[in-house]
Amino acid sequence: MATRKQRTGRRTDALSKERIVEAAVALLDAAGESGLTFKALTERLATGPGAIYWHVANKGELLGAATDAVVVTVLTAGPAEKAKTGTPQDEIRTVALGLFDAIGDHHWLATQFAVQLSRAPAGPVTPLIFETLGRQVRAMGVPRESWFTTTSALVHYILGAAGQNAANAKVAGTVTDRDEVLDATSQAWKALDPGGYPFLHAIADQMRRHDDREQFLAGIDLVLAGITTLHPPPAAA
Amino acid sequence: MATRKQRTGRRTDALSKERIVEAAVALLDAAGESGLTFKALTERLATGPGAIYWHVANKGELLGAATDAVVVTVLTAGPAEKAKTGTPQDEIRTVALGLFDAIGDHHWLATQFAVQLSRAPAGPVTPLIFETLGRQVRAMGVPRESWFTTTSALVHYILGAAGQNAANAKVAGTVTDRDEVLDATSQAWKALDPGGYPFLHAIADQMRRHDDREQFLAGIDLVLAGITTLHPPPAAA
DNA sequence: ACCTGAACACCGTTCAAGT
DNA sequence: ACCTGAACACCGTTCAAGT
Repeated sequence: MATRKQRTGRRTDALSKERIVEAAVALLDAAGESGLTFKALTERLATGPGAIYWHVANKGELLGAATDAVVVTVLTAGPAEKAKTGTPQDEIRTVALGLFDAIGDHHWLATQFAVQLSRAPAGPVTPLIFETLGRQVRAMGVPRESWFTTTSALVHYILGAAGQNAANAKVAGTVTDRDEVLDATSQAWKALDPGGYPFLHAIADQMRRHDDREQFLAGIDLVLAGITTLHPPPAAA
Repeated sequence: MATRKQRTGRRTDALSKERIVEAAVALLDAAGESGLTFKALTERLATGPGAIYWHVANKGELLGAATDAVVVTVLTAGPAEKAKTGTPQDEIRTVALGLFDAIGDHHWLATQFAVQLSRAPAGPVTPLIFETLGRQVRAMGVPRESWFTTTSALVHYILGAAGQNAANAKVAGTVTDRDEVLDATSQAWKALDPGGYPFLHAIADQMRRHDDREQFLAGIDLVLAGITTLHPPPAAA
């Protein structure tokens, strides 16, 4: 009964690259980059390593595919599709926050971005990010010859800031942890030689009280202000 | 003859954390993060793994110490000490370029920054970078309550951009390679669906011709312009 | 075409034993 | 106090063999 498996398409429990990538993302989310092993993967998928290697060339490709899957979801189904009504600045903020939160949910992305952005000719991630943010840069009235440079600066800030924030978040697992880490760092800065580190002494309290998302957005606004200053929109008299 | 080894200090060939870190940096520079193994390390230092573990807790600490060593050298003996005559903007550019070039010389730094910046209470790297750049932010006339946020944005851009550039450079070993990679990427962008990726089509040529350092500095200037716009110096009437 | 699972080379880390 | 080197658990990857 029900033996015509081929016609109806693949069986639900059949192995496929998608199912492997899905399991990889789950493992990465649960235990970080060191949590993704072929042993954990074969246990979760109830197979042997050979089966996985039939669908995937090696671990690097698997990490790349996991990164692609997460980022593509964030950028296509996510914020970019919503805020179609706002100013270019609003859309940039939304997309940036989407990537920020994605790295917050998947800490392993922080390290992966540095690796993935360099894949030449590259997966879908770099093109998607550049296209999405670049359109808004264009909409801001930046002249054509500065499109690439300006968009690059924006992308670098977003991925740099989001990545470093995620690294911080990884250390602090819970909210309480975060408070403790900030407190410890603040104390450490205050404990440094005041003659050698006057600036750190001056900002130790600001740093302890800061909110990650707020500060990330403040940085976005700073970059946006720079863009507008260097390339004033023609409409503004 | 010459048997009073203790008085004259440690023997030249004695193992020490510094010598281990030095060897680690050499291995990382030569073959990247995967080139640093305890086997390679013991061969280079002519010892066994146990000897290394006497001086270093684990591989993570070793990577951290290697990062600290390189960055501290760049920031203390390097550019920060030279350009003492220029404007704050000039000094920021010099320090930023110093970090940019350091990551260019030691590609493995790109991944390490994401990891190291999160070490709490952290090694000397984060304090040094924040102190060095923060002083210039202060000198630019940024009001006190914005010191931490502004400096953070600057640090995030510098490390983000430098890291992503280094990742690109890793793929392209030689200058010729770089041309080929840029060419391939440019072609790949042009091969995308023009309806879905109009912006990438428009910048494909700019991206092929761009110079890494030039573009990095253009991004710095963009951030500096943002700082000046949001926080105009009191002197400027 | 797709999967199994034993086998291989290599890795970080430990530790009893030496000096 | 510092170093040796065998041993351990684990890792990514391969491949002859199955279906």
